[in-house]
Amino acid sequence: MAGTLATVDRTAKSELFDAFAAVARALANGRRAELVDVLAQGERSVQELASEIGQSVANTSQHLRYLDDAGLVRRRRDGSHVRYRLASDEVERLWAALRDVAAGHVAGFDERATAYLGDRSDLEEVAPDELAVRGPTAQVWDVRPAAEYRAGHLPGAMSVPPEAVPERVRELAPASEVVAYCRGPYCAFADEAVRVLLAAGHRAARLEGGFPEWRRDGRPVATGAEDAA
Amino acid sequence: MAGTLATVDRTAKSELFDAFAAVARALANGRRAELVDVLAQGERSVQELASEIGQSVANTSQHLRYLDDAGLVRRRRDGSHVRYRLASDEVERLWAALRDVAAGHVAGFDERATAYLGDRSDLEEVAPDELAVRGPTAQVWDVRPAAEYRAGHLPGAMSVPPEAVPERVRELAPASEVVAYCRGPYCAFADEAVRVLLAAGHRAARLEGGFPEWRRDGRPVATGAEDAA
DNA sequence: GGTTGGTTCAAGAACTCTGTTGAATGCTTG
DNA sequence: CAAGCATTCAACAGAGTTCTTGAACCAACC
Repeated sequence: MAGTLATVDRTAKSELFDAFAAVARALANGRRAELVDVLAQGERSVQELASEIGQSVANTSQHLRYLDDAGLVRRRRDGSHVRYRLASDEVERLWAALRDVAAGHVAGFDERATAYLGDRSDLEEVAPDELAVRGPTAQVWDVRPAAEYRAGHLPGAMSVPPEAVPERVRELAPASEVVAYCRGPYCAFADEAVRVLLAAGHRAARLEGGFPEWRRDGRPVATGAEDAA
Repeated sequence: MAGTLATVDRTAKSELFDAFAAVARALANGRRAELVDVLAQGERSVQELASEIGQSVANTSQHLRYLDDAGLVRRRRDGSHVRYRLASDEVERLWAALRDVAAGHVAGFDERATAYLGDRSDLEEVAPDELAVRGPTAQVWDVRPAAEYRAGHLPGAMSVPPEAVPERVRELAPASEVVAYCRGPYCAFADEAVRVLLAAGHRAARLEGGFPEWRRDGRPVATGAEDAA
């Protein structure tokens, strides 16, 4: 029960707000933030996640446990692997809200973003709604690891994992047109692909946002292996 | 610049995601979460905030500095006081997203909410859109400290600070109808007021959400002292 | 049933966070 | 310009976090 109106029940209030803080604490580590960013693409095993965030498997497992304790992820046994995924769309929305605040308010954020992503001012961006217009002429490249493509991708997009980009660019007909996307607004894969494409004389742009944003906005999604040739 | 596609620039990526984590860390403490909840109502001085969260002024000042460093609040000198406010609406949205995730995913959350707020299943809730329908017959009570009412309230609402509730209930005509609201979904003031009103034989309900949610949805807002008699 | 490989646990060192206390700072007002 | 008051700073003890290392667990497969 609540206390009287004037003298609020401090202990109960503290415990309730500690519960809010527990969720924030789960995201209060850069490596765990990276994990959430990857898991927003779909389910992954501990090993894959460890290599994504550049940490040992033991440490990654520990971080995943932390996320699990806070309720942000779910685990599932799959053969000899354990696969983790985000607990819900709400977690994805929280992650997006967190990025927005960081981008708007953290001192030195833009410098750090540029240090990682390079200067984006010279890269063209395509809004999701414009994509239909470009559809007839442009190819759509999903520049994420193949596992993430299989877990879900834009209908008609072809899987071009980061390491395959140079080769695929070489195979391209001269003066082709490509729209590339990857994990989200702070993912470097699509940027790099666009730069390589431009350098090779093609027309290339980056999709605004990434796959999770596309899906969150209720747009169509395909799953499984390659669906375009 | 980003590294090559296959070997991502670990350091730059770490630093970028550490920036996201820095925002989460600012909210990763129950007392700071309480501060954000109060500041979502409007500007407050350090002293007021200290008494709201039941902490010493020195400790509160330290927490506010932490929030300021992360860019979540802004400070302003006002006479001999320093007043803090949230840095932007984005911070409010982040706070809302955090509450949603906690409510959906933190183990034991419902128990903690009930421990603080009491059992809500017997309390009637009024959606913002329904309020217009009740308008003609029901009074609307703003059950927050007077300072928060002055900083912004529902047009036509009267200020009934928590400590004034028993007295105001006594003054009420028999079988009156009241809709009460306060800071948000996890604020106890309106619940308590509704319980006191019901016990006194009146008809009473709680507004869904609180003042920040009302304003966030673009509904009309009034400021300053009492505007209804 | 033993082996393999993926995952988790345990312990520890370095570091960070939290609340306390008391002093220092700095604005305002007479 | 001195007094008064609101706020911040500094230092500290206790607690929590992070990454490492090596061992333990445990499902799956021969």
